[in-house]
Amino acid sequence: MNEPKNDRTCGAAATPDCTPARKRSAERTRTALMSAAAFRFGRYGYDGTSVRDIAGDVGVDAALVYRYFGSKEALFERVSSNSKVFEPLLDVPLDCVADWFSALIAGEPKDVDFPHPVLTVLRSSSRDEAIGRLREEMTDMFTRQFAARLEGPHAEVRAELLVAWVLGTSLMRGTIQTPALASAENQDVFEQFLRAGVDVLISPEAADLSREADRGGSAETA
Amino acid sequence: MNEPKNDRTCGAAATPDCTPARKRSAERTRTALMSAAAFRFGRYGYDGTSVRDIAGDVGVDAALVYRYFGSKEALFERVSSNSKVFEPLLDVPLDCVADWFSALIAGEPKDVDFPHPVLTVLRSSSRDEAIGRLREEMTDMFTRQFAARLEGPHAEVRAELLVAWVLGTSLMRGTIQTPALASAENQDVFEQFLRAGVDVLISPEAADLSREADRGGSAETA
Amino acid sequence: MNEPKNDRTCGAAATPDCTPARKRSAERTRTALMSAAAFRFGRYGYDGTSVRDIAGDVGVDAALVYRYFGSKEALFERVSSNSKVFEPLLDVPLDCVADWFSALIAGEPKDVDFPHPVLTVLRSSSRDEAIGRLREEMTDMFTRQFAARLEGPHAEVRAELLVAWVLGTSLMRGTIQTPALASAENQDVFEQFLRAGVDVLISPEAADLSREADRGGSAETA
Amino acid sequence: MNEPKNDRTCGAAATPDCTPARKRSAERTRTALMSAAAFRFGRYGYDGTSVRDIAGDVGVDAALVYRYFGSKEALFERVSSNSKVFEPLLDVPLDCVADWFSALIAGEPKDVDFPHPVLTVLRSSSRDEAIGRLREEMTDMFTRQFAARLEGPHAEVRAELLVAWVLGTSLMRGTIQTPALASAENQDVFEQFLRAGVDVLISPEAADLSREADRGGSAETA
DNA sequence: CATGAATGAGGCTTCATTCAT
DNA sequence: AATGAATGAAGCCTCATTCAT
Repeated sequence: MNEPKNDRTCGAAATPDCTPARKRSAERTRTALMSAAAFRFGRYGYDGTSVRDIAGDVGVDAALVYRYFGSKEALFERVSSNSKVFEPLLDVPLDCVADWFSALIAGEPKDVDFPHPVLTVLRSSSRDEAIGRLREEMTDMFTRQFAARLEGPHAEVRAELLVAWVLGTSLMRGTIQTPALASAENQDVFEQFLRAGVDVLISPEAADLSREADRGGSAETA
Repeated sequence: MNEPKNDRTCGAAATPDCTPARKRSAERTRTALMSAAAFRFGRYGYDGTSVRDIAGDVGVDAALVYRYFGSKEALFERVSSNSKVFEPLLDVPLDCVADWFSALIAGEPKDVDFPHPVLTVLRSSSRDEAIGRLREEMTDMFTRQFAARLEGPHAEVRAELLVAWVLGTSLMRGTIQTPALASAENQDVFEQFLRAGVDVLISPEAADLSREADRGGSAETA
Repeated sequence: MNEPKNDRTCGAAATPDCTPARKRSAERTRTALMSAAAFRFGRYGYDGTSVRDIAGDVGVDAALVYRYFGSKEALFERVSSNSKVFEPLLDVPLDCVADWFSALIAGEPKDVDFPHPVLTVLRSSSRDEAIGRLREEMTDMFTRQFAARLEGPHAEVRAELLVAWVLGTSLMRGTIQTPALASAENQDVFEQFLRAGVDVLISPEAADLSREADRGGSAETA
Repeated sequence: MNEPKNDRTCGAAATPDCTPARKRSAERTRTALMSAAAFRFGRYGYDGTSVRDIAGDVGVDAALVYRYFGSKEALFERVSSNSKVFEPLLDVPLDCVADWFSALIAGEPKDVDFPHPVLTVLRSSSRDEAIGRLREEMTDMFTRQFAARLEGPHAEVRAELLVAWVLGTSLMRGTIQTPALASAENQDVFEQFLRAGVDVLISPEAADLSREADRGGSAETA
């Protein structure tokens, strides 16, 4: 009589009976709201998303957003600040970083389904604090922690350039969807270039670039 | 009399000076509205900008926006599509491209004064068509025209990656403002890296990267 | 089963003390809700008080208000009509009435703790019926019953003026808190004036006032 | 210049043609909104009045309230603070004060049409500052300025009691409308009593009351 | 050419209230 | 007996937009 469970068992083998069972309906609603919010904020930005939109996606009344999160703003902060997307990077060995980033972006055209927290923030320019939080987060993660692991000079600049590289590629591929990058066919090529670029910035010799690279000089060691 | 923004009528030769000065106020107003709109849309996004804001910047009534442009949406399209920012690139010799991009970004923290068309679109993501227009524009400019000038294989991917690189850097520097890139001190270093990266993607040998770049191999062609 | 109609409140012999203390929590909750409601309605008015506020004060769920009283409106009527504040007056000998009123008001700055029923109604003026009920109550209590005990002409006018006097003083003292009346220092003086005024209206000679009181004549009959 | 008073051409002969003619429609709307607001705030309190109600009374859209006053709160302050009702009192000779007050209240059952600012504040308990402003106003007007004109001791208490008396009577008559006071028949009697009461408090001998009033005597000046 | 008045839709938020447990 | 989830209506306010001058 009371099995409200099999709502959208989207995948397969939805935990036959070992499910935490009684998942209070509230929890489901809360999670669903956050999902919908993450999607809409990421896709349409803070201002372009109405609370009613979010609630509508979940199929509940907009008032629940206030019951569970207090305000639209609070909900936004909830879904836009727990990025942690880059945290695992700290445990990735340096020579696997290229792969890691590559993998991160490779699965990207899911952007449409679930946009980057970074993109969410970029698209929500009315939230000034959000961009501040993002800066803090990235600074701590890359400019500080990750750069500390890089050998050679200018580690901080290199670390940030690396993120810039990844971020830009991600945008072009997932959001703007320029044809060459968005196309699945070029997946291999694209990954190789990405990896190469990342490696250049990570390897200690990269610093040499800055020495030899004078006007117009391209980067070949010759 | 009070010029709100440093309008910077950069095009020169506007109003050959013999014009009765105060006369073509209609045209002046129109232009001023577009300037203000470009700034606000870029800085605060479409949803974060009200027609009254724009009119207020210029010091006229909001109704004028409708007289001149028909609607907020029309005004937005007007100022967000005639970017042409990248057009000059077509005339830049290949071996100066790195410099050109470098210069483009280097002056970047003007972002605050006049934001990237790309950022404008990102920040106005509730306008679905805008992103489409941007894609068309970039595709035409880079994936087609610029890529055609590149030798070697995978020209299109390389062209787009190049833009991604520049775009990402620009965002990190101007919008997110991570410390290493935003700091003026690192200006030189940053430019050298940027140039190096661009050159790698432009030079025909770059394509080789895709061949050699297997696991962990860094990118030095040597 | 549960007729929430049986009031049976302020009398004695409620719960002969042998009750298992924590037991009749239902009844306790009911009473607590009414207390909280009386306070909040009086202090913040009907519109300024939310059902959740009341329930929150008692520490129970807002739904209980509906279980016990049916609606916010019903609860309001419940607590705003059984005032009975003036009932004891009927048993007060005429020559003690001044004292009685004086005492009633003197302890007044308790207004903050528990506001006048009159104030409750004034502050809930969106409830039209409430003011009607108050009028009925006052009419019955003063214009009819109390006036009947007054000798001399114009008893009804005098009775109502007496209440007006007390009511006004109470408001100035407790609610508006003008300095001279609200200050504890003037307590004695204030009480004497109040008593004097009340006596004048009660004493049968008061009626003469209407005869003598033409221009400028002051009121001392003595 | 042109008094924008003749709104509510309730009577007849609405200024045939000598009207200031082109009275900018805005001014009319503004004034009408203030009138409607004064009425509704006074009758139903701040919380019991919706902006739409007010606009509806005037027959315009609610947005105009914001155009002209900025917010509901601002509108409330506008209509609730310009009392000045008591200001003329300062120029009234002492021996006419009774008449003045009498006249003030006598025309009272217009309360329904246009309630006292004092009542407005009393009925809007959610506006804490409003009651503060009222206290300031009354303190200044009565406790300070008016009391200064009274001879004899305890001038401040007497001044405030006088206002209390008037206020209470006004409430009973206009708002609660108890039968004896509200009835037009008793108008004369009521006025005489009122005048008498006022005179008692004004006349210097009034202070003597406190000496003689030993009925139930506490605290006689001894 | 330009303005200010006016509107209606929609956004965020609160609240009384009901349903299911 | 009591709770928490959920709802729909309404409130304040902003905004794009039109109308009349």
